[in-house]
Amino acid sequence: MPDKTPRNCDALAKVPEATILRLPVYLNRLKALRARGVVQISSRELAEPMNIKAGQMRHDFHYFGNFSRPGRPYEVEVLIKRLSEIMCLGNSTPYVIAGAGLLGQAIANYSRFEDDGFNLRGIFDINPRILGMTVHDLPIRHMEEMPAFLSSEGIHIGAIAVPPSAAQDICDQMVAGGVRGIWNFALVDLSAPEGVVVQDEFLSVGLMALNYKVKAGMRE
Amino acid sequence: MPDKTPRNCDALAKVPEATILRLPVYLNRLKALRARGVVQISSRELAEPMNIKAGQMRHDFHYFGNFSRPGRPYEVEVLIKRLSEIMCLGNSTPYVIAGAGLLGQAIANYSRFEDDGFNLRGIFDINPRILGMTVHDLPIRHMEEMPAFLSSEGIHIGAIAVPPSAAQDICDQMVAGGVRGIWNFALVDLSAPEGVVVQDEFLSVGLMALNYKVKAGMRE
DNA sequence: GCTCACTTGTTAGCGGCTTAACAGGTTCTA
DNA sequence: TAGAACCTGTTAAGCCGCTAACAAGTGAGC
Repeated sequence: MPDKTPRNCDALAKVPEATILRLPVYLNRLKALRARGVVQISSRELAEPMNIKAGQMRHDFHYFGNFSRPGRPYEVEVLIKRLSEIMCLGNSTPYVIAGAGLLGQAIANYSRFEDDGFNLRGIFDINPRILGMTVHDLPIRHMEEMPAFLSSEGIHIGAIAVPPSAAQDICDQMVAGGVRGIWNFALVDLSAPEGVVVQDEFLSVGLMALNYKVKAGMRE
Repeated sequence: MPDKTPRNCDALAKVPEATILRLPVYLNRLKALRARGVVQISSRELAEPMNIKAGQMRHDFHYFGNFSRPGRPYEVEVLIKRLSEIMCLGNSTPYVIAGAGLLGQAIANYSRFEDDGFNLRGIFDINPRILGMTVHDLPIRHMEEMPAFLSSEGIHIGAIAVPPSAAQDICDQMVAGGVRGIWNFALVDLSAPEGVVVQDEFLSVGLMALNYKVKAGMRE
């Protein structure tokens, strides 16, 4: 049995989607705790305020291994480092935004992404009135420049914050520019070639689900 | 056996969370199809472009019943009506936004929510420079006015788009004002009393998960 | 040095979601 | 009218993820 614990973001075929979505949540909370000066923490103290069972978190960690030694509590700094490794956040990851409307600008100025290792390199639009204006220290460029920009800068991640009608076209252009992962805020189902990951961020889904739960809860 | 099919947003104890999150997705696509003039559609044509198995969608519908008659394809209009009923989107649902920064304004101006039956009633902030300015035809009010506003208008849903450090306080104020559902964009784990639903919308989770999948895919 | 209270790592069992298959109904064509 | 090609509603099987329990390790107090 050579080495059963996958260390980094290598392979690890069988890590459940649900776990992958929890890792960033752990990381966020750990950073908040570090900012408060917390050095050590038990799995229960870490997990339960997030409404996650301590055992489940330990189980999640167990897919990767090397988080602590048995018997000892976790060290906040070690966990942050380990999770960052696992999620490949070590080296700054460049990305761009298509669409410089309110949503695009909100994303661009959400500084938290930079603390997490992402680096906004460009923002694109087609509205001639705002071209050249500055968002987050970057000029708004014309969408036509995007594919060449992407390939010359070697960027693999792009956010789509344009109206639904334009989204598929932007998606195609991003793929042509070499993008491998698309963060999609437009309310359409994009079709992308095999190997390109599309992460939908449909805000209205969250709002409707919330509404459903509230209304359902009020009937009980 | 009295009536095994739950009709509206009544009770329906056993509808899985995963199903609840898919219903809005179906609804969005159906509205897009209606806009294109589609009247009838089969489960396969409806589901597969969303990367959802047709059988699963029929199974989701089956929790509620009365979507079509066996043998016949679905009628787009009927499905929209039925899903809207189930999700209690019939009567316009009022809500407010706390935080009039870029993100708050982006949410306020995202007109899609109104098509889905939500009605923005107020937006609040503490920054004196922007108080009184108009966002989406509404004046930015001071946060102090919020609790009274909520209860006098009978509002049960509030979005939090303020910095993490202020979020818990805003959450408490919303609860005091009678809010039953909180749409939380601030990257902290809010604690709310039993009966209040908190729907987290942590954007960085999506970005990190996307990055993970891209990096993991590039190693294979 | 010993015990106790605490911790994490690990594995097995259970429950719930997804999947697939089938039964029953409709429509169209010949 | 009979048959074929669809379609949805429904049920059962399979699988994946969650839960819980346990083993093993640590450190404090005495």
